[in-house]
Amino acid sequence: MEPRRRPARHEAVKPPPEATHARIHAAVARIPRGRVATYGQIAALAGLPGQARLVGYALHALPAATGVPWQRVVNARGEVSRRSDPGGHEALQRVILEHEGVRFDARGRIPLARFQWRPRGRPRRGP
DNA sequence: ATGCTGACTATGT
DNA sequence: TACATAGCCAGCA
Repeated sequence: MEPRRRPARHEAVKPPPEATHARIHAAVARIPRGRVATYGQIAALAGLPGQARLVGYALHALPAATGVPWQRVVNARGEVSRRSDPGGHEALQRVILEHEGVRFDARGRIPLARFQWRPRGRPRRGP
């Protein structure tokens, strides 16, 4: 481990990006197998409401083999988002998800009504 | 410092 | 349902 540089007094007033990424990774890590969550959902869970794009950034910056289930994050339409990076594992994402039991419809989208993870999945007793 | 881009989303046509 | 726009913020030229 490399010793971490302590921020000078005039900087680091706001939470470092690293912490933001860590929060996002932690939120993604909570998604159970066989379920998916949207970028916006993860942002809110990480305490960054409305910052869905940052989730995409954090995952893009995520090194491989970290154990974070990045493949379980999809966009609000239930589809695997397009990468700008040609080497993106966009196709792999779908393969992994299907292997985990997530199903895609004919349009290549995941029925969120059925596969979206619901942290609050409280058992409601009908009205 | 400024301007653009991007693994996004909500809203309006 | 599909497309266009505005809002959001971090990274990079």
